[in-house]
Amino acid sequence: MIRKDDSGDVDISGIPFDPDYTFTSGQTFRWTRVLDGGQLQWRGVINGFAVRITKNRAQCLGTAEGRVESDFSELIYSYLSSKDDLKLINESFPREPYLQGALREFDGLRILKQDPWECLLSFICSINKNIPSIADAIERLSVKFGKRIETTGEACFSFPTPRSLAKASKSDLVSCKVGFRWRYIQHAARQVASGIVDLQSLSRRTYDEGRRDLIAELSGKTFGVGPKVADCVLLFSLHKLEAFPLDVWMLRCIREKYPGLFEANGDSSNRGSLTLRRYEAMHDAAMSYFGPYCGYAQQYLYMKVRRDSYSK
DNA sequence: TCCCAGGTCCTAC
DNA sequence: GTAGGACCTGGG
Repeated sequence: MIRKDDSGDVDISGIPFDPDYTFTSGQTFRWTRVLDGGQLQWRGVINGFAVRITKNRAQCLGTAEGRVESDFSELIYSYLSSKDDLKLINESFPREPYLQGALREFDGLRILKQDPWECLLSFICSINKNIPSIADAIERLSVKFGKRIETTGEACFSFPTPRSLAKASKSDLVSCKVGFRWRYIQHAARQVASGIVDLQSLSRRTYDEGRRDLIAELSGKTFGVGPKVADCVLLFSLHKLEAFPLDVWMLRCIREKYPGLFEANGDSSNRGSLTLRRYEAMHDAAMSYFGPYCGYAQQYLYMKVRRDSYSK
């Protein structure tokens, strides 16, 4: 049930949702925490809508060209994956202390349904970068190539379209601090803008088909989408909850907390990345252990291992 | 100065 | 098939 009043305010109190955990969990990079009149808010841009979110409400501040405000409430409910039953998902996981602790500690963390193009570009930018640097690069790309959204507060920008980035030069892209990733960005933008890659169609396929196609369709002479980036796109935008992105933090987590999953796949090295073969084997082991919602388990564990590391 | 970051690609074997 | 190194850049 969606409730919306005349001011563009949408009541989201019916969704178990913690914006602090959700927006700092490394699945999205465009949300900023703002203190306004003593009230804590998150501000971001969703599919061309400038949005302000508190724990119980979402408000539309403005829209980019071509958007209709009446779409807003549907958009919010979809973006927050309101149909995901967190209780049911949590009950499907193994009853072991580390994961159960993470589920309790980060209660209200949801996996979002982001725009697939934005998600793909964001995770191409994430390659060998830390989260503040990723957010900085994405903001620069949006300011330079996105559309300005007029709001009552400070101006913000929509995420750049594939077409706008397909036309961008190396120097324009590099000026946004994306470094060597400029080639990957340009290539992905051209593939999507030309229609060679249809990201939406991937959502109709199974997880395995989607991942294979995503990697295969984007690969050319130069690409930049390996198994980890593909898993992030499938999980954080196409909502394939069987995805289990394995990054340096998750490898660290599995080595320390789930050594059985690791040893089973014969990787005793301490390398940051995996070969495709090992990645697949590790993913299969994680899926059989955590089950069909392993993407949620991954996200809670990711938060947990990072927080534990920083608090040492 | 060195190491690391939500990895991937290329080369040599 | 796989290990090892390179890669922009900023922060600790």
